[in-house]
Amino acid sequence: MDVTPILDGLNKAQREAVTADNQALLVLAGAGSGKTRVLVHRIAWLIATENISPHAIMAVTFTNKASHEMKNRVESLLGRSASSMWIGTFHGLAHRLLRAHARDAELPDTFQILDSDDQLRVIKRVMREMNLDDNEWPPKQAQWFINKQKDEGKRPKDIQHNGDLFISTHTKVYHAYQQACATGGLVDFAELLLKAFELLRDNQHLREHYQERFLHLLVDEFQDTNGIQYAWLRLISASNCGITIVGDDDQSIYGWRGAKIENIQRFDREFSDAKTIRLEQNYRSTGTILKAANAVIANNQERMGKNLWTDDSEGEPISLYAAFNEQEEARFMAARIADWHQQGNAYSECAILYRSNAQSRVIEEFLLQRQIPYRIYGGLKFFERAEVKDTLAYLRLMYNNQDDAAFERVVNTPPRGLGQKSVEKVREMARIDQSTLWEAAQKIVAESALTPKATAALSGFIELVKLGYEEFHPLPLSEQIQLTIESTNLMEMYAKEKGEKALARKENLAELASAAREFDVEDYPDLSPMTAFLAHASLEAGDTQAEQYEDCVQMMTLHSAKGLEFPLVFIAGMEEKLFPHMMSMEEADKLEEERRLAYVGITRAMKKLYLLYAEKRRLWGKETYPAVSRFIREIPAQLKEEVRLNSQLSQPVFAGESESAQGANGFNLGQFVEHPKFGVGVILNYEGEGAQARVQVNFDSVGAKWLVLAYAKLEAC
DNA sequence: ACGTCTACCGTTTTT
DNA sequence: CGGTAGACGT
Repeated sequence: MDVTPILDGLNKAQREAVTADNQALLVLAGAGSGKTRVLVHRIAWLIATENISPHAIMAVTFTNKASHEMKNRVESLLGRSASSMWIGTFHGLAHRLLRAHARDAELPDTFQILDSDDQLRVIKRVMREMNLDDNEWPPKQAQWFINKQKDEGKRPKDIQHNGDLFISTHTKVYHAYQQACATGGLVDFAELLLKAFELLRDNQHLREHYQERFLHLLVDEFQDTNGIQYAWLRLISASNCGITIVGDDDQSIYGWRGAKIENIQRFDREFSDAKTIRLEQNYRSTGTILKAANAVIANNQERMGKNLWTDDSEGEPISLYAAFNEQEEARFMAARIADWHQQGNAYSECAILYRSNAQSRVIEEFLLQRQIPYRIYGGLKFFERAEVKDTLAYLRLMYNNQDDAAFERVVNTPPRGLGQKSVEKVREMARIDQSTLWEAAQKIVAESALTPKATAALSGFIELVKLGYEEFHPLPLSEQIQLTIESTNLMEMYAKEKGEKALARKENLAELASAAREFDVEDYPDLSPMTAFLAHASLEAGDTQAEQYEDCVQMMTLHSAKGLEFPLVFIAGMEEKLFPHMMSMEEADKLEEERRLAYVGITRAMKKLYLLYAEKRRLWGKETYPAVSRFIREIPAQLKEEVRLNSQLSQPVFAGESESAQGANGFNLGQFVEHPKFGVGVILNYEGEGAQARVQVNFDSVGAKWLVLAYAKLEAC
């Protein structure tokens, strides 16, 4: 076969990575260096020249988006279907494994997937049954604890509490929660991974089967793998397996969620002939932007080391804008975007990035005012919306009566006269009999154990679900859904709500039926259409609803910007305590993760980057005088320019960075100083000269103060 | 069973 | 300051 198209257009390092014949290959791929390209081309190379069967290849990603993209690109490069390859997310592949071997994994064939929201509900219920006060023991915390344990491969029996009440209590919750999941046939996200790991660990036959099958394992975004994912990969990749991992330690921004960058070093250690290839040529950004990114990330200690470069021109300097406050910050961005659009550029080519979602509000206001269309990423995904989940809960219950989570959700939705105390009776009965809620409900109806009205309502509910299944299940998916929406009166209930929300809800319900119509069962071989659809709904929660067709400005957090690129990028709120965030400033490793986030943000920009900060910001109703983010100060002065024209209130932040431009009084704006009485603060402003010289300092202890330099004993620190 | 009030809380979120 | 979850009152 002619391999030209596979190697064409690749640079030296990329080509080396694609054709490497090492058993273990580590590709350290900088931002915009073509890592997906390498992965896709390597798969094609293995098939076309090494005669590896597609059947023997597994490629793992973190997001559905990435796995779809990989699959499509492999198919178009090879010119044939990639369906015999296992390409998917960690969760998707784990799910596939568990479905194929449900019995071995000790799961019912009908098991359903809990998303985080469902999981929290189950945990709440379990904790209530344990009589744990939810002020003292927040369910969120228990959820976090359970998932953390699972991410580390731990079951309740593996947890040492050493008398620690926090750990021992949460371990009990974990245990009870597992029991609840087992009776309901429910599996949460972390459980998918852990169960899939245990399945292979404890079943030699299966393990060997898959180890023999997969001759090549490729993993994307390896810096984001957690403990259990790493362990799972190790299990599958036996000695004969080639393993390629691609990642960037500088873009690891999910440590707070269990991702372990150390896994990269660990890989290097544990896979003996591992070869490391660095992709450092960047095809995205200007020289200036890359230099800034390199300079910022160079301040991190824990790095494998990498320096991005480009053939591209230097481009424009990075613009800094010191806004008076967050409104003015938003106003400035809106004005710049309007200019940009007027020059014939698309709105969709520019992005506004921020550290936390709360910042989006003000920005939205000003875009709205200027009538600039925008789209905010984040928020509820399609399959996470209440009306959609209600419908799905009915379907889940129809197909799996054991599903207690679904039962709880819809037993009184829409309201049918089953109040808190009636439902509590059902729960109690289930507890006593060690049965599911569904079984308990039937028993209660048979015994007429509730008031006549409530008994009738409960019986009506049971009939509704039973009948729904009997009548609908032979029909096509979308009809089943349509009929469910109608027969349960969900549509009616939401139609009664008022306002724009109700309209959106009705649209979403209609959309759900059409999503089912377009649903491709092929992606889930061997599953019944409904089971496949329900799994799909949990595993791929879908896009955040917005008109993607319209040309609009993209607004999102820095986290969700990873992997994307835009010609024009604004990063708002470049302020200490906001970015780096207050909660991540104390510990060195957290601060380094913030810095990586800054690195991710900067490297999103292709042509032009604006960094903004406000001198005054209202935060939770309180006025604050933040200091300029250290990440701005870490960018060399020659790469940036201050765009504020009127600098009566403030001087350029980097005025003092070269000796000649030292602030008149020996202090620079943004500099930290110490005062004998007020402690540490940051210089906000200064005015006057000689004996009249005054500086405005924002002290951590007492806030902003003007001080006469001649009297105040300020020390630089 | 529904609507109103209040107390609380307030990074980031691939699945 | 603003959103929301749960309590409380009708």
